[in-house]
Amino acid sequence: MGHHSCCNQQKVKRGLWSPEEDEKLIRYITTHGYGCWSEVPEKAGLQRCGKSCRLRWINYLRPDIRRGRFTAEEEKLIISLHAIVGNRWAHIASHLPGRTDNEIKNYWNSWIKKKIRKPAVSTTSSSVTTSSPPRSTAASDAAALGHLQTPFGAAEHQLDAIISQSLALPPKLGAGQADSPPALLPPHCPFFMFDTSVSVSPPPSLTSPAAQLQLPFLTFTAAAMDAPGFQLPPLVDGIDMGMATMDCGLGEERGHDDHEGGNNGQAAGMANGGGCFYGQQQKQQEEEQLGQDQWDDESAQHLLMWDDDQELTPSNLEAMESGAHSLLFMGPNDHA
DNA sequence: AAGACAGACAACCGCGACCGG
DNA sequence: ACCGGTCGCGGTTGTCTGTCT
Repeated sequence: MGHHSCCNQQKVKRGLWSPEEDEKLIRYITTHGYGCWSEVPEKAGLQRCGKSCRLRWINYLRPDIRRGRFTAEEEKLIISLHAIVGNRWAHIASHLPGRTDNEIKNYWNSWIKKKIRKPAVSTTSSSVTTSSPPRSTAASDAAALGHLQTPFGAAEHQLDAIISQSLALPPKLGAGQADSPPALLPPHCPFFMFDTSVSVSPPPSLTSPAAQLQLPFLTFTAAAMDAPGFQLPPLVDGIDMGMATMDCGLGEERGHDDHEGGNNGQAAGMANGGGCFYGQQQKQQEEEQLGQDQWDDESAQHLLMWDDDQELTPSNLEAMESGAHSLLFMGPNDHA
């Protein structure tokens, strides 16, 4: 039931592949190729459906498969790519030679679970912890994380450029280092990942029960950003988190990190999971049009940002939350 | 030593896209 | 334009294995 037409025949074996089956498939593919997968099982003498053969070949038997643990570079790349394209594993896999979408998907899912299993916030900030949404299953958490990922289909064609440039950014993207911009990012190119294991205390203005009730996540993140000494925890071991804003789409870049409190993350915020990319000039134009307080405008629905001069208040957050499709992230930013 | 548990990995399932008739 | 077959993708489940109690 529910099988594909190619799998409807009787005697179709399922489950794990035996070494003999593997050998048959390898022998057939290497001598004949796999023009039509639906014909492969019969011609190869396998009692499998073509789909199963294809999967087995692509995910396991292919000669160029690269097995073993993911390297730190691969991890960084996966994280960056996932933040850009979301759960498009095949697309991500296409940028990691020898890795399969299935492998990356499995890796990501287990990695997500690992991260989520960490307590959301330390016991020292129980008010924030209790304000977080209930965490029940890894699946729902992954879905919640997915919600934070910005749909980025429009920029997909720019992926290669983004990767090659962003991952090659220098460790710090200071204000004076505007010579390696990810200039191909579109005008609206928010990017953000976070780790809820950060341990911070929220500012008093955000710890009221009402604010927590209404803005659990934003309250938390904003509080995290505001905390003295705040530093995004690494999403990948050994890789510092960082943030950056920069012009994109207009060819002019202003990059900065070093949020107050010593966020000394690497500028490739997109490489290590903390960051925001936003077209600065367009942002200014929008602010002129909208006014500083109107964050729920349609044009801001996919923005995730912190702001140079916008004070973080519950009302701001409320407006942001109501208008955000992806995620908004904002707070006073006092870099130069 | 044995059972419970969690993580890693393999495989399946359903759906949508594509293509040729 | 429609339809059926095929393929590719992403989500989900199943299984194995290592670790902990």
